[in-house]
Amino acid sequence: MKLHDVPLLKNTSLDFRKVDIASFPKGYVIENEGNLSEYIGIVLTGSISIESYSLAGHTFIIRTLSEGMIYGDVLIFGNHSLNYPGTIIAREHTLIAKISNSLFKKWLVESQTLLYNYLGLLSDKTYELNSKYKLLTQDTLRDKILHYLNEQKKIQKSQTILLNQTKEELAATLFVRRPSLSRELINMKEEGLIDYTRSTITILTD
Amino acid sequence: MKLHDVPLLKNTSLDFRKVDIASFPKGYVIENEGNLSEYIGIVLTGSISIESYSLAGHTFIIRTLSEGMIYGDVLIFGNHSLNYPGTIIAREHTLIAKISNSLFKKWLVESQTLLYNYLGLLSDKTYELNSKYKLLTQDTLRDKILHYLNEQKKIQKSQTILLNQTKEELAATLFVRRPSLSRELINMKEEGLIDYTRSTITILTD
DNA sequence: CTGTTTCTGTAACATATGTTACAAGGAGGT
DNA sequence: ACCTCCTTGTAACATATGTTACAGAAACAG
Repeated sequence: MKLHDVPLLKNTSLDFRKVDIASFPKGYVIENEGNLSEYIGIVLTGSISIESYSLAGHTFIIRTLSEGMIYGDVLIFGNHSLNYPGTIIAREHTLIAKISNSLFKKWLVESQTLLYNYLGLLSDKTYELNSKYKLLTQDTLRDKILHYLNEQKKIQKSQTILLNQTKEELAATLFVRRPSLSRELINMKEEGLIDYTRSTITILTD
Repeated sequence: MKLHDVPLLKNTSLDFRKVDIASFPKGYVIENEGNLSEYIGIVLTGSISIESYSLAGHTFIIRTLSEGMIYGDVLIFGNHSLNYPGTIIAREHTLIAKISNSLFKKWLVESQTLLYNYLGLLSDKTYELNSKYKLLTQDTLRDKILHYLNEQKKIQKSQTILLNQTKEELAATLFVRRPSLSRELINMKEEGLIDYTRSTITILTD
């Protein structure tokens, strides 16, 4: 993906020559949790994940970013320290464009299009974060599964949901352990609420 | 609090005459969860809480807003529907200033100060949301307590943390039940990690 | 086609937290 | 000083989820 195809930068007429491009192999740690965030990172090719760890040491995935998506963008105007909330890791061979915070701030004043793109981005991100928050505040594992299914149903517009991830990863998405997830899926299947395969879950009720 | 003392509107020279002020008694539901968000609400006097419910029906408090704080501000630019993530309730007699989304968007273009205030606000809110997110992803109740204590330690710059809320409310903040919280606090006290009273918790280790 | 690896289901068991109920302790009003 | 209400501690019990381990199924590589 080229810089002017990135949603954030779309329809702007900015001078991209000052933008650095960095390349990372699979598994490479791009930024460590707690590092100072000094630039806005844009995924041009490949994908990255932002991971963190609970005090007890369990890994969980905060977000996964694919082509065109951004990190390091949310905190550049706040009163708080600009530290990464999680470790950023390349999931495959990945190209990252880096726009320094100061350059970006300059651009925001120059281009109203950029400003509106940016505000839209922040809104969407907050929405997403809120949604995860809702997921986490569900009391039971079943409620979490139902919450997830409802969301995916809206997004995929289908009663049959493509998982696009292993059960292990789904369990991580829901912040539970895989055997617990398996058990509950079996229960729900037996109760006739859902049916599922390796790669899909079908909602049988309305 | 007057409108031009509100952090978001500070140092701007906007015409506040078009802004509606609404008054609500204690316990009044200002907006219901899922309602369309069509204005930015500013708390001028009193306080409100934004509450939601898990699928299992448990209430939890998303945020509490006091004088000068804002709701309905985050989603006005995104691609997503502008629905309230929770029910907004007056905790006491409360005055709310309402700025319609369209007026606010107009103002944002007119006043760069407002824009910067707004961006700062969004950043801070995201930071806060991230922090709650971290809390929720802690595995055990003890980890949640420790996470909370660490945060408060930073904010209050003291090993002795003023709770400013009942244990019942603290339990809700940590998304656990009060007796479970009591039990764990007792355990931690017995292990010499903390000491506590009705209104404070003191961290005894570093 | 075969061997190897990864994923998934399954089960027995451990344990953290929720649930419910009650009593004692404080705070505030009269 | 007394009463009442709200808050907190405490305990017995229920239960959901985590933990660990293993085996069969599917995916993959040569």
